[in-house]
Amino acid sequence: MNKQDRILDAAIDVFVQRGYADTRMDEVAEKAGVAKGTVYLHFASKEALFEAVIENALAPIREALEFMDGNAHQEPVDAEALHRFYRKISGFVETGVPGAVMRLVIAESGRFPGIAETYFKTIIEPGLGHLSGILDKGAKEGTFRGEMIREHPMVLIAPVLLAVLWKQLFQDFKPLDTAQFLDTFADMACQGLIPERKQP
Amino acid sequence: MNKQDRILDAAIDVFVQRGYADTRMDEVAEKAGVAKGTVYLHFASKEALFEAVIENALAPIREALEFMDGNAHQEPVDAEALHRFYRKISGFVETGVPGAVMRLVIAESGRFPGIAETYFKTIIEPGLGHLSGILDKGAKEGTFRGEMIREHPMVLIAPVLLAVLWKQLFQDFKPLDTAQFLDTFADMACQGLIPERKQP
Amino acid sequence: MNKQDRILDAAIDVFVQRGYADTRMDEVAEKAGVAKGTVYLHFASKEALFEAVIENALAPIREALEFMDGNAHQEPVDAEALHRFYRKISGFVETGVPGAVMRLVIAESGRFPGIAETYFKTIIEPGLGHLSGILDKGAKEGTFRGEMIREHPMVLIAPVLLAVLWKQLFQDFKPLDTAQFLDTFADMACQGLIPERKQP
Amino acid sequence: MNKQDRILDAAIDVFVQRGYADTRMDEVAEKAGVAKGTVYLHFASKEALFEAVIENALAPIREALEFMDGNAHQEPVDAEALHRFYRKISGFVETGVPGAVMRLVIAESGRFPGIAETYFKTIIEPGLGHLSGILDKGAKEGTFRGEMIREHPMVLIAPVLLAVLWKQLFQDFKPLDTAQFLDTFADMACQGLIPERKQP
DNA sequence: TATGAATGAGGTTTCATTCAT
DNA sequence: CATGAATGAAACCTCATTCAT
Repeated sequence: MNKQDRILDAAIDVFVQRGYADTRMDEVAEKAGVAKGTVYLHFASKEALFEAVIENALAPIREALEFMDGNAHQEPVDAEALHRFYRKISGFVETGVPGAVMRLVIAESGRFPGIAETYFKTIIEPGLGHLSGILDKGAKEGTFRGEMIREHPMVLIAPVLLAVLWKQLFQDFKPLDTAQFLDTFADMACQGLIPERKQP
Repeated sequence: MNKQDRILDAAIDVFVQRGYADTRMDEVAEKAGVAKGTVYLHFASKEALFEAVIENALAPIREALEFMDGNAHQEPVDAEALHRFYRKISGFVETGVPGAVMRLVIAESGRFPGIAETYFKTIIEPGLGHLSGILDKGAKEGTFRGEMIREHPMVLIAPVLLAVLWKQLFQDFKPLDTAQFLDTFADMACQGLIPERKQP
Repeated sequence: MNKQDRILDAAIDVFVQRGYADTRMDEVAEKAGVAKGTVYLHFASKEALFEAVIENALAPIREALEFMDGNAHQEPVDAEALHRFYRKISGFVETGVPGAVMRLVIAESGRFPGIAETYFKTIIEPGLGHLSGILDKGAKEGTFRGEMIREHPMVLIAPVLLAVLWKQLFQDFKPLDTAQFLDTFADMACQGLIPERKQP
Repeated sequence: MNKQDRILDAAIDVFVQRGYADTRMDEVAEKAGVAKGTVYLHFASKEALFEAVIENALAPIREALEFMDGNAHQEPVDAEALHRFYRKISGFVETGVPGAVMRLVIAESGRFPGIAETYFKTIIEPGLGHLSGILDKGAKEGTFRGEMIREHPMVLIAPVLLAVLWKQLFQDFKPLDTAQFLDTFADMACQGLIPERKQP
């Protein structure tokens, strides 16, 4: 593994653990096994390192997204598909990877407006596109009332966001089982909470 | 307005804008219109000031919650009630108050584990209790399939969380109309996304 | 007791305990039972207060000296008189009063050259005069070889100084019984350490 | 000379001149010819620097002691030996080195109880041991009534202490010739102040 | 390229002193 | 006279960044 990547890997750990301001370049260097000055041979400043770290940390999330996107069109859109969608996400959420990055993005977006934009362009926008595609497909096939939320596809992301942040903040006070939680959401989203539905 | 409150008001602004580490006590003092040393007459340290600020900032949210709790039992639980619930929240979210505080809590919970707990105990736990009460009432009256999400009442908070954070992070890239978004969520939650539902 | 004296009494305690630099005017005021501003009605500054405190603290030592001086001429000068002299001093040393003041003078004489002078003029010079008188009297009466140390009367103060500082610094590591120690010194000074003495 | 020693040398000067509290790290750094931050590369804090300074300053005194200890057993114990003992000390006292350190120890022992202990263990205890050895040797050889002060060997240090502090505090008001003074003390100690001694 | 000792700007905190009440 | 809230200068210490080796 080259030195640049060793530094990036060390840096993401420290930034996630301490936040931007509390991260010392010394600690990054030590964790990467290089001297302090070496970091500056690869990254112009702490700020530049941070931005590179974020860019780098979004890669696995983007890849997970692309992978899901690739598989999307091969299956019908129905309740079962929605459940499968969340089940895949659940596994990824459990790794803790997206949560740590997301918290970092939320925390530092005030100081680095750029990273909110990067996150949006890299993760959110493609993710919404993916969801829109699914919703349209379901609507066309008549298996899914996708038009209902066509303008707000992010409603389907909301429970994921909650799960991710819950694990970061409240897991110690009231544990949340991500898989079960997302399954519940999928049930509710598919069937609705009102028992007697007016027939259209 | 007394000096302590002037300092708290100045501090919340600066903390929200810059985060804990980048907030300089000088700036808080200046914004509050007092000398640097005066802040220390009221708060023992930057850390103590921050904790007081969080405590103080949660008050209006807690009050909003309590207000909603008071009205809750007078009305039937049905689709209309759920929509009204989100409409009230929407107005509050639009003020930007809960979003700023939430971002601060998320950002600094790594450095101050206590504030995640405070937030949980002050806002989340009572909020969940409130929701559970509504779900049970609806279930008993037969107007609401509350048992479906009884174990995960936070599904109903998920869209609020998303709206709050969206405004903080992505509003500039893709604006979100909180009221419409929550309305859409309520529709979906009530009626479900699957057109043909098996009758119970 | 008037307020000025209450402040002086509080101040000597705090100065002795903490030293000049570590003494806070707040603590002096609180210990004196007055408000912080009140101290400044009586003493122009911390420095002025300190000088007044030293002046004030030397009074009892000076009085003890004067008392001894008054009694001095009524008795013959011999070994017994020397032992009585140290016995009186011993009692005073045991009170801890002169030790605390002396340590303060030694400690702060770098910052306040004036207090070394005050101490010299108030305590040392009169003390030496007292001793010189005794030595002369003994020499005249032939009961004391006072001329031997006539030029250096402070040799007789040396053991007192040692005892005083020992109690301040080393009492915890190796206790010193002031009375016995001074008695030993007096024996040595009177009889000498060399067994076979040439007869004069 | 390495940087650590340059800082120590600068620091002892400033600490001696100003005392602990009034010493500014900036001044130490400037005097050592390094930047402020550099001091902290070698000493963790002002307190740590001070302790190192004391430790360092005690070294020459301890060495002087050890040197005297080495020579002690080669010569008989008599009046001449005692005079020689004080003459050696006199030369050392005149350098001003032990006086400055001793004043610092006395001044700051309230704030740093540890340094009184260090001083005791490093200087006083070995010094007393040295003196006890001499006294015992003299007693065994019959040339010295060492048993008289066997329990209080520090009487022989008392005039040294006085000379050291006199130079620090009162030299300007009444100069003291250390060599003559100690010589006088030795005379008195050897021969005694009482002309007619009862024969044992 | 790599190192790590050195730098110095800048932040938190303390506390003597003032002054309106 | 008395108060004590307010002031702001000044001190310790950190850490991003540089540069001689």
